[in-house]
Amino acid sequence: MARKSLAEKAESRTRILGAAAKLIRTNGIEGTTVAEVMEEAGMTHGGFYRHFDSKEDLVAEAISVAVQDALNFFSSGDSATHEEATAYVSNYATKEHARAMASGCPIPLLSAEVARGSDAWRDALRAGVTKTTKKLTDGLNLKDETDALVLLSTLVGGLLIARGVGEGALQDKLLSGITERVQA
Amino acid sequence: MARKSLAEKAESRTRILGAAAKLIRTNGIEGTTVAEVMEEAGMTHGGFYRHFDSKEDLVAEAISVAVQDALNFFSSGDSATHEEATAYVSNYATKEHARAMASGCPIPLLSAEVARGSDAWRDALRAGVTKTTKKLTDGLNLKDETDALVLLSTLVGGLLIARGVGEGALQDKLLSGITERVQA
DNA sequence: TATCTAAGGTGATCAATAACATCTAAATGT
DNA sequence: ACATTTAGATGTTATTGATCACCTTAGATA
Repeated sequence: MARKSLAEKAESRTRILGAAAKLIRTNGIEGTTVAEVMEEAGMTHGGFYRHFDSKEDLVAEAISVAVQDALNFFSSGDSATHEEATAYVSNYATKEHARAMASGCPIPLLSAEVARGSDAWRDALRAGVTKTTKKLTDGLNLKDETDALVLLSTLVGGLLIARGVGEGALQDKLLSGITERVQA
Repeated sequence: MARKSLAEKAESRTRILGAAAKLIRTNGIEGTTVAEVMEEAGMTHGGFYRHFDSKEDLVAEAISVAVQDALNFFSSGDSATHEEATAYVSNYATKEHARAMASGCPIPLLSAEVARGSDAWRDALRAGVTKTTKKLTDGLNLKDETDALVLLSTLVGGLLIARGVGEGALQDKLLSGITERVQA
């Protein structure tokens, strides 16, 4: 229909990115269509290409949005408080997080598809991993970033497997085991 | 063409499953088409439905094949030797494994899609996780299966993130960190 | 053993859905 | 005011999982 003002266009773009960041985590990247994203953003799919050159470009930016969304758990800046970091760890391997795909950590949800995707996707994910590692190293007073990478690997792998095996006794044992034995 | 014997049909089915187990790990479940699987198996895609009711059924069995493939690293039976288990762990978080998608461990490759898939998919994956956990608990003399689940989570998460961030300094630090600090 | 039935595999096709291109009308800025 | 720009609607093409008629023959039956 009609043309929108510049401010409205920026809002549209933000809505598209928010919808994409939510949908790719819920249904996967390949499982998300441009039409779905646009409908979730309140538009028809034809207008999409006024905002992004391709689905691949959208996904690259949406990964960054999802990553930033996860990092908003921490106060802004490069470091993190001890409380934030311990809360991040103890909230990670939980049933609530396992169920919350739309707003969950993008690393376990997207890494496999990102590995097969474009360089831009991996760049966006790498930025998130690097920032999270810094937050954990700082907030938990770890001896180096490698310790933070190993810790993050345990959390990510635990959540991934928990979702993959589905709800039940094994998932319960896994999630409680991670939470209980990882907290340094 | 002509009708095949029962033995030939069984071979065809095995070829289809082998092709599917390879392709879903390489390109993901959604990224794999029935036609591709059949071509890889040396047939046309029309004949697929003489063997399986649907792609979903194929994938459920292909996950089991991939899982069994990974478990063939261990000697048959329920337990594992110490050598097998330590070799499994020290070979897991390596660049070679990170690159070998077609024959790699299905857990980091498929869990995210399986989590969104059918119960049968999760059943197949859960069986693999359970068996691997038993092998590790036994072979490494861990104090309980929870320890094995946490170890497996670290390996799986590390490999997943390594692939997601792509080759480079961060991947190197991550893979070497996992290998070096995980070996109990 | 002769016959009939049922089944494996092919290739064409279907309906649904994907990504992407084009078109139209309205808002912008000189 | 008016030419330009462009958001969003409409159309087009390609691909997907699945079904089809058909040809051939393996395997059960009498």
